[in-house]
Amino acid sequence: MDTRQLRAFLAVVETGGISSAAEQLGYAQSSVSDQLRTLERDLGVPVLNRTSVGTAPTEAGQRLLPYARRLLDLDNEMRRSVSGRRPLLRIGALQSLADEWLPEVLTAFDHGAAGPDTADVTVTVSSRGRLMEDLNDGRLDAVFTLDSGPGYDGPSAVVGHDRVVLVTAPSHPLASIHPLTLDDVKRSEFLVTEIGCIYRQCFDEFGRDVGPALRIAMITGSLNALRRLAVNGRGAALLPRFSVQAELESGDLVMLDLKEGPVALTVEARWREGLGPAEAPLRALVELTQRFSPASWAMT
Amino acid sequence: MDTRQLRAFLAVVETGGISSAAEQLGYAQSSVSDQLRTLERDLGVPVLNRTSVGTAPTEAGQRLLPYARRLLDLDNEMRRSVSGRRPLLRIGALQSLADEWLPEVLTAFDHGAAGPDTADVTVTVSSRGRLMEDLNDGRLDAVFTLDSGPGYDGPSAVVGHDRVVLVTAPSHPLASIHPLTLDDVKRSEFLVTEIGCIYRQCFDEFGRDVGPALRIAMITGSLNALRRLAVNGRGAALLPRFSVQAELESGDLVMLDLKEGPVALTVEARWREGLGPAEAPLRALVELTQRFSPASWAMT
DNA sequence: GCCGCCCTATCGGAGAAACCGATGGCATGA
DNA sequence: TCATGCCATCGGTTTCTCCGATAGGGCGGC
Repeated sequence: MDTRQLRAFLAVVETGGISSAAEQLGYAQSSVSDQLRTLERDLGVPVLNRTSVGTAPTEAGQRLLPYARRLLDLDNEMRRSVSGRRPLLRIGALQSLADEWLPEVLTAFDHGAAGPDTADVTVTVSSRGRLMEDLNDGRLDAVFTLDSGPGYDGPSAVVGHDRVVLVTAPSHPLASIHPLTLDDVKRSEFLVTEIGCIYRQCFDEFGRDVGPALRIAMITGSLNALRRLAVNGRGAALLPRFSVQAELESGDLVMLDLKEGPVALTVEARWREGLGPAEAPLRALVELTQRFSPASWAMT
Repeated sequence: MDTRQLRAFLAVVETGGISSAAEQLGYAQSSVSDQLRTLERDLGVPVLNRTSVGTAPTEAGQRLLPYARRLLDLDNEMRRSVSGRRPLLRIGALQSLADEWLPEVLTAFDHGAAGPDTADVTVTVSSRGRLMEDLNDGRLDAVFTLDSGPGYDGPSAVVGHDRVVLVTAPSHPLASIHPLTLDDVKRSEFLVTEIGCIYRQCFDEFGRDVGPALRIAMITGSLNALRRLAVNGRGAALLPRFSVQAELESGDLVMLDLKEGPVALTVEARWREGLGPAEAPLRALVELTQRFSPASWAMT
């Protein structure tokens, strides 16, 4: 049994075909076909249903899938351990967390704040759905998400709390209204993120509460761009407080004086079982994240 | 990476040499030497210290060792799962437990008393020390031992209690003395197991309590032989009650009326973490063993 | 119905790798 | 000093791997 065959099998399942798998792996199509034949001969069972339109795993192939992933994972881990390198911790996070909060935590982690339990860390930025998928399939060891809801029965820990706040530039008309009412808000224009983003969902909920008429001034996929637009007075934005902490302190943005609207957020770490040598570093990292929850994270 | 190379490495470590490993694996010595060279080239690190008297793993090789075992285990498990067979549960037990108690439990287990969580079971009979070694090295998934003491931090469960009792044939002179005193016992002859057996340890402790002069009539490695000798009136024997339950009920043996001597025994199940698909069957089996503790197991 | 398209299997050959037996070097112990 | 046991290396044979080219087979468009 050779890991090449398992890699070939995984590539076929992921890309949906032998030709595409061969391209991804840098082999000729006939070679991957050979490898799969060898694998099936070795296992004694067909693992792929070939059709003229593509290839999908058989029932046996679906049973093979998690084992193939675990074996390749274990192979990587073995190489790391044998050559004396630190274990690898593959974490994933939402864009906002990866941009605004993880850097400091990871810097501290790298500088030994976690004690002897250190590791090489990779960060993958993705949507909540893909993060959970990657975690379940073993492509990630741990993820940091917001309000991830149910549907996960692995180990997890609450890392901190935050809330969504309504901010504008201090020069914005809304900023000088005290107290602010929902009617005032309706007359303003908003900066929002793309559909699918968790803060867009917050905005949509907020809109449902306020009324159907919220006006959108601009849509952008980048939280950072959105924040800078807000600083420049282009509209109001509904953002997690931790991502605008610096601007609130420097006065570039102000929180609007509105009672309604703030949505609570829970930052949660979720990880796989059976991490092996990466488990201790992960636990240290999670503790570090809990220590790094800024004071503002406490619900006020 | 090929499993052959890992197998070769393991064989070398276990047999202490490349030549002996080659013999065990059915290869020529030069082939195993080649395989190891390939493995080390692949890993980028020497994993074996070769000397003219033998071969031992380097530091990197010691790190490799558990990974090699886990990978080969996972490979086997994968083949089972893919080909649709039931998971394999490799259990170990002391001779007495394997002879007198496990058969009924395993029969019930095989007949579906464990519900859907079934498995193919192998039973390895060995000494307590070797059982623990095999469990730690991943050669066994679970072991059943008596009073195994400390030194194990994995999951475990108490399966039952028993005690060591002093038995003879009903025709034996000691059987008709009521109440029996230690002085009477000293004048008799004993049937004992070999040194290293846990019941021999019980006997030696009993001897220390009674005095230095206990006479040994016969030493045998087989608990079964020893029991039959006792039935035939060849002496007294110190045996776990569960192993002579049938003879006590049929009247072929009697418990001596002695207050001193009985030693409490705890039957404990210990198993590995991360059993994978064999975990559910094992838990079912452990529950079954607890149900199968006969009434006599309760300390009386 | 027919043709092109995309997918996969198969074939023959070149190169690489696995395996073997034989040989030689090296340390150990007699 | 020699015999012994262990391992590495070498040359040759067999096997495997990979490739390009070719062929079969379903699917959609014409």
